[in-house]
Amino acid sequence: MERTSLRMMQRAVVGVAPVEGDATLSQSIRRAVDLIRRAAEHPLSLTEAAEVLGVHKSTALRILQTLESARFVRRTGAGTYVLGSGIIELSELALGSMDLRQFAAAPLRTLQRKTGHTVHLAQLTGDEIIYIDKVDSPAFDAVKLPSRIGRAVSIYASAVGKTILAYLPTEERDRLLSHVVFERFTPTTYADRESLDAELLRIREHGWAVDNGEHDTYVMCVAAPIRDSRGRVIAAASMTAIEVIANLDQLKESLPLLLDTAKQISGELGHTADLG
Amino acid sequence: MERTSLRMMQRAVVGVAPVEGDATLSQSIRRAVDLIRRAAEHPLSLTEAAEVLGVHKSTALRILQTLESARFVRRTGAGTYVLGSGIIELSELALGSMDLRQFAAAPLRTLQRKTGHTVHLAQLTGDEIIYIDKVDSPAFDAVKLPSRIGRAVSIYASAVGKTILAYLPTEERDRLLSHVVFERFTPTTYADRESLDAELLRIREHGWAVDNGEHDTYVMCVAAPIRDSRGRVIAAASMTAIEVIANLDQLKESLPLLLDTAKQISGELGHTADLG
DNA sequence: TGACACCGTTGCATATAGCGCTACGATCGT
DNA sequence: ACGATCGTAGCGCTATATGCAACGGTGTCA
Repeated sequence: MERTSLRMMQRAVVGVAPVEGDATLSQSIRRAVDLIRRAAEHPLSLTEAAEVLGVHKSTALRILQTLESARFVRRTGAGTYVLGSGIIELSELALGSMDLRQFAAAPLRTLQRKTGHTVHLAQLTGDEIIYIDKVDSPAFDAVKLPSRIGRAVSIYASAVGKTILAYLPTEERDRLLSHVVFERFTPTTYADRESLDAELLRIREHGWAVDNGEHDTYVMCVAAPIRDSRGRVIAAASMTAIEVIANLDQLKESLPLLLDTAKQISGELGHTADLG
Repeated sequence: MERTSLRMMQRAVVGVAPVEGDATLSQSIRRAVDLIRRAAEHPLSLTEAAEVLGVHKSTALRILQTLESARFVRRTGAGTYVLGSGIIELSELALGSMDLRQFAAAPLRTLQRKTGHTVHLAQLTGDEIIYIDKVDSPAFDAVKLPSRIGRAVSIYASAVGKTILAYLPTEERDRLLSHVVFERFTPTTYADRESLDAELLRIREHGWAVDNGEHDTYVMCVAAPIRDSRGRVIAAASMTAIEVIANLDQLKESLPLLLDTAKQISGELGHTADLG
């Protein structure tokens, strides 16, 4: 009993929400995941790790040692733990095996160079839209976009999300959106199913999508669909601008290049462009 | 007892070496790591996962569910498990926060474009040399180099490894090499401490290193050191050629560009090049 | 220089968390 | 329609992960 009470007490004190607390999940693995996440953010001392988890130091030590043996974390000279190369290696392995990413890499970089905008590639992966590549604009390294490879992006409040959604088979779209709880991030967000459906219709008519600051007021995007060999839209490429750099009209000037790029990538994937 | 015997039996049958079997390490975390690794290689069914670990299906299920809740793995429509975006996200977080990588990105890409060779950036991280960036040559996408971002590279049988080793403080170099068991990968490998020391001396004299097929017969490299603001060599940049594409002499023609690039990156890191 | 405080590490006894088992439901292929 | 295979849920047992106490090392302040 003392273990439980100590654990609960300390967890309450720390007040951090770790991985969701389903009872059927494995405790030690959840703790390990928590520590990996923390270590990815900033170097973690053993004592700190124990406090974060609300466990005894020896417990945290064993977890960290296990993770270290897998190279998921690494001990620095100062004795703190940081993310290890094992994670990075796995990630590269996964990204490298994505055909889409390989085919798209060169065209996306060309697009970036020609337009100067930050370019993204996003893919429907399971129930999420994930950025799988990103080419930064060298123009504004100071202003950091919140996007990151591997991160999920809003399915209804982003140009890439809406693009993929627009071309999805109806039942698949319904299934995805049934999970969704709509949230009005900004005044321009399509925050209910009806207005979103109308927007998706517009996207299908045009063949491209716009994000007019629908998730973050100052972030504008245009996106175009990418099709596989069977003609199905499986991904989307986008150009992003932060308001101060380029407004939406400027982005639209580069739209033909974006559409060309998307078509080119689709071609690499074996899509014969007959259907338009 | 039945549990143990079942486990040992099946593990023996599978014959795969998982994370080292130190008794003080956490069993379930080790199992989780194993499953992550497997899932990264190819989609994993539940039954397969259980077989791989040598545990009951329900056990494997609980582990996979926990990993899924952390988005370390993801369920595909077919019910199999593959690597999830959580891993990729973590990796990007770690790589993105490396100053060296950010400063080096543009110069390395310029170098690649000018020379056409595949370019690598490697860093001493803990006791390992890790690739932290790579710019592929568009010339040979068929011939795949074994290198990957995040993967450790031989410390004594690679151009980047030898370069970093050459400029390390003596006691640090001794410490690193004391762990090493030399192995003669190819006829050109420096497979003992004496010949390696002589090679390191040559590297310091020239200011750059060569890998003349010392790990893989057909892989040639040249590398140059990168220094931080205190003048210490913390990383190395290299150009790689596969024999059929460019031989070592061709690589050396581009050497001035490589040295320039390395110097430029060092400059970005705050190194004042007075000392040469 | 001593004494205190803090950190990481080890060994051990304990009970909890993770395990295998059984049984059920679903899906598939014959 | 049937068997076979797969994934899932619940349950009781114990192996496993845990907290604890004690130790050694390293600073830090008086």
